[in-house]
Amino acid sequence: MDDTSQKIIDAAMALIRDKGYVATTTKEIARAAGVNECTLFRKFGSKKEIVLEGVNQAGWRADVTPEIFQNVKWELGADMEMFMRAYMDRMTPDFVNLSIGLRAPQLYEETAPFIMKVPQAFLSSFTGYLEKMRQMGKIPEADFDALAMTLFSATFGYVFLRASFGEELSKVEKEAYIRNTVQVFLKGLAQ
Amino acid sequence: MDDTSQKIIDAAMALIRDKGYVATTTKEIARAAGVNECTLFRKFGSKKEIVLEGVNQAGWRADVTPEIFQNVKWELGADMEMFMRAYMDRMTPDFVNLSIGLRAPQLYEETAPFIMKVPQAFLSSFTGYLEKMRQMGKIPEADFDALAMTLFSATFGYVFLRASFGEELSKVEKEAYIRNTVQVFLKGLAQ
DNA sequence: CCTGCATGCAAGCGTGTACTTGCTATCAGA
DNA sequence: TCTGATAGCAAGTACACGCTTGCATGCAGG
Repeated sequence: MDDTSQKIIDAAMALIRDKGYVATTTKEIARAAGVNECTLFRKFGSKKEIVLEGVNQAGWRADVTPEIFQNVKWELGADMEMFMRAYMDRMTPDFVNLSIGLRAPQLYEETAPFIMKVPQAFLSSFTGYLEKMRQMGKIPEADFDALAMTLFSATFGYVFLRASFGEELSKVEKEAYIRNTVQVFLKGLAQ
Repeated sequence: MDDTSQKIIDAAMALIRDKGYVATTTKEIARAAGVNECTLFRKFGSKKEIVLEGVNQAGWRADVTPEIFQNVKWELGADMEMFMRAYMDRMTPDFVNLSIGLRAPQLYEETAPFIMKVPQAFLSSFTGYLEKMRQMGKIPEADFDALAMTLFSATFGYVFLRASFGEELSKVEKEAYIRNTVQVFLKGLAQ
C-alpha cells in the first residue's frame, strides 16, 4: 500500500466516521487527503472501493477477536472485568461512529458480515468461558447464552451511549461502570 | 394535518428508517406517498421540513417518557421487569433504525435533543426508583447512577443488537432475556 | 353554475455528484 | 540522459439531486 493510497483511505474513513458514507463526497476526501480528486479514481476506481479497502485494514477495524479474550484466570470477577475491558479498550467512540457511518444501503451487504463478527467474538468467547467455569464447578448451571447476552449488551450499550451522548447522558466513568457491573453479576451468578 | 401531508410524512419517515436521511430522495418519497413530487414542496417547502414535522408527531416517536415508568409495585424484581418491558415494548426495531436514519449532519442539531430524552427518561426514573427503595429500606446503599446505567445499557444494548442483527446474533428471546437479566440484578442488589 | 383550492403533469433550473480525459510536471531508476 | 510511473491541473461528462413554475384538471361549497 503506497503512501498516497493510504492517505486517501484514511481521509475517507475519517469523514465517513464523522458524517456518514452517503454524505461524504469524493471532493472532500481528496481535499482531506491532500491529493487531486482524479487520483482517487485512478487508484481505486470508485468511492465504494476506497471504503471496502479501508474496512479490510487492521487500522480501521476495532481489533475485537476471540483471541483478545483468552487471557483468563478462571476467577469470575477478574475475568468478567477482563472481558469488558478488552472490548471497551478496542471499541472506541471512533469505531462506534464509523460502524454507524458505514450503514449505507450501498455498502451494507458487504460490510455487515464484518461488523457482526465483533459481537459474535465477545458472545461466543464468554459463553464458552462460562461453560468451562461450570465444568470446573465454580459456578452453577444457568442459561449461559442469556447471561452472555446480558453482559455483552451492558458492555456494548455503555460504549454506544457514551459514543453518542458523552458525559451529557451519564457521568459514570468507564472503570466505575466496569467495577459496578461486574459486582452485580458476581453476586448474581454466585453458587 | 390533511391526508396528503400525512401520507408524505409517513412515506418519508419509513424511507429514512430503511435507508437513512441523505440516501432518501424526494422523488422516492413522492412515489411512496403516491403523490407528485412538487406536492411535497408546496406542502412543506423542503425535504428537511418534512422530517422535522415527522419527528414531532407522536406516531413517529417511541413513546418513552418518565410517565410510562410510574406503575411500580415497590417490589424490586417485578419493577425491574416493568422498566425493561416498558422500554422494549415502545422502542421497537423500527424506532431504533429510524433514530439511526436521522443521524445526518444536516439534521443532528435539531433532532439530537429529542433523541436523548429517551435514555434520560429511563435513567432518571430508575435512579429515582432505586433511591426510594433505599429509603424504604428494601435495598442497601449503592452507586445508583452506575446501577441504573448498567440496567439501561443492558436493555438498550439488547434492543439495538436485535434491531441490527435479529436472530442471527443471538437466539435469546425478549421475555427470556428480561427474566434472566432481572434475576442477575435481583441477587446482585440483595441486602 | 361559478369560484377557489388542491393536486397532477411536464418541463425545467441550478447545483452537486461520481467519474473521465488529455496534457503536463516531477522524479526515481536504469 | 532517457524512460516510466505518479500525480497535478483543468476541463468536462452524464446524471441525480432538491426545488420551481405554468398550466390543466377535478372537485367541494356557496
